[in-house]
Amino acid sequence: MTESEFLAGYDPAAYERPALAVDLVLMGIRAGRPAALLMRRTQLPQPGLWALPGGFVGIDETLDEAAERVLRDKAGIARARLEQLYTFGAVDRDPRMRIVSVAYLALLPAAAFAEVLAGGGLTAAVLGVPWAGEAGGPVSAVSEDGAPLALAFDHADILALAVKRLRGKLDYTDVAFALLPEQFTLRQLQDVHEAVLGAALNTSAFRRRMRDRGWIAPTGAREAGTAFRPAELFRFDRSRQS
Amino acid sequence: MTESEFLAGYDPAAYERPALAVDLVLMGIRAGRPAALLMRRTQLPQPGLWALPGGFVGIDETLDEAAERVLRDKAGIARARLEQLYTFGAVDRDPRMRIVSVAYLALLPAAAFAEVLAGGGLTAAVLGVPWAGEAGGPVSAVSEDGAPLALAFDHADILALAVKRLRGKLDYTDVAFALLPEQFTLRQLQDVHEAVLGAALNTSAFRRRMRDRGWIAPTGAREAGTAFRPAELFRFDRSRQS
DNA sequence: CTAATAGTGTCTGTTAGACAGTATGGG
DNA sequence: CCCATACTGTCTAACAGACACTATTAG
Repeated sequence: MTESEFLAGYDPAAYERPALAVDLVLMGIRAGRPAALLMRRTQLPQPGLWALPGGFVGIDETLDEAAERVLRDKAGIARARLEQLYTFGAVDRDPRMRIVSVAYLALLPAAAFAEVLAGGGLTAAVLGVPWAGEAGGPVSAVSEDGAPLALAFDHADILALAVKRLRGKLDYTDVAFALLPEQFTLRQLQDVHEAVLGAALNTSAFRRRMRDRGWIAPTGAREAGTAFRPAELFRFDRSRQS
Repeated sequence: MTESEFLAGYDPAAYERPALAVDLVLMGIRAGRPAALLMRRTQLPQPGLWALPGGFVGIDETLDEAAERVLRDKAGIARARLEQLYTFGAVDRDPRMRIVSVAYLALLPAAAFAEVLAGGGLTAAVLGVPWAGEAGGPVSAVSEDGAPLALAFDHADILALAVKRLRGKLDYTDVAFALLPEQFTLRQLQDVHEAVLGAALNTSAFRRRMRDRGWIAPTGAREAGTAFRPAELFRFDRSRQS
């Protein structure tokens, strides 16, 4: 029996299979707090609740490709930093049928986040995450005008994990730079760190640490249009990162 | 249209679905190096190559339950520390059909690892992971008598990620204790850290750090049967961890 | 000049590495 | 007594927090 004969005789439909989907946490910083983009469900099940943009995984599509497709089709974004978060597989997480979902985290700079928001379709949810010792407790989602947003399915768990992962990776990976424009000031970088951590940082220690690490390079340019001393602009120097 | 009417009309077979499996990295420390338990494939495809124990996810089973079932049925272990690693979804990762696999990491103390090994069925693969700046490069699997083990499918990637994840979590979570017996000496704890990191650690700094952290409690007992000064035995104090 | 924020210098406390030195079991 | 390993004390370098200080822009 050759390998191709074996494959011809293999029955791929022998067992009932769970459906497989991806769900995306499109994350950015809004007004000093972490925020995610949600869709309001219009159809059953759970109409009126707020859900992460997602979609089923095609049979000829990798998981990463499915996530990129959702990013393109539901948010209109051509490219973003995408990272697999975790796979959620509770049996009753979706009342329609058994759906296992691979959650992805997408990080958007403020301008890209605002652009998606302006396109309609998606709504910004400001995420409240009690400190809870860096572990990140249950998440609360609130619209920008302060109204609480009730989350569909197990999407509150997914959002909580996204914030937790972001916090954990903030200090030893380049995630913060994915939330910033190409050029940024050290103050903006610190603001991103403070928003994600939900805590204030020591300015001089932060600056010292960031400069010593060697991940950022001065551009030589400075901020424009400030009413006070303009800050130096830096860019992320990918070549020197780990 | 009520929610139950909607569900009745939903067609769960509208699209072709990938199959969903779990694969387990059963990890322990053997002779000062990280090791995993592998099965030799006897059937097509890829007969003779070495694979992680795995199985398909049942339609009424969570991912964690599927992993526990594989642990029980293929390794004969009732319980172990199990943690989801990552989900692998390349389109051609298995030549039989499209299979997406959720990889799990199981941590076994030396005694449990040896017991599974004695039961036959599974073989120990000593993992060689070049340092590569903590990121963990490609992994090499070698049997305990030194013969290289060729890995099936994308299982080399899964093993590499397992070692990388273990390294990353070693210092700020309790993973090291899952690889040790109930009672252990500080030397044994340091040996586990050194095996996982593949690097020597400073003894006095290590002991100071472990004791200051407060995660371990002295049992009052000491090692027996040594030809020299017996070391103090500790246990992991879960109540004081984070 | 003032207001406001950018950015630096320096003191101090905490923690890690190095390494010599002491403690304690068996023989 | 010796050997081997467990364990401790202490010096030093690296680094983080605190905070006062200087720099630079607009008006």
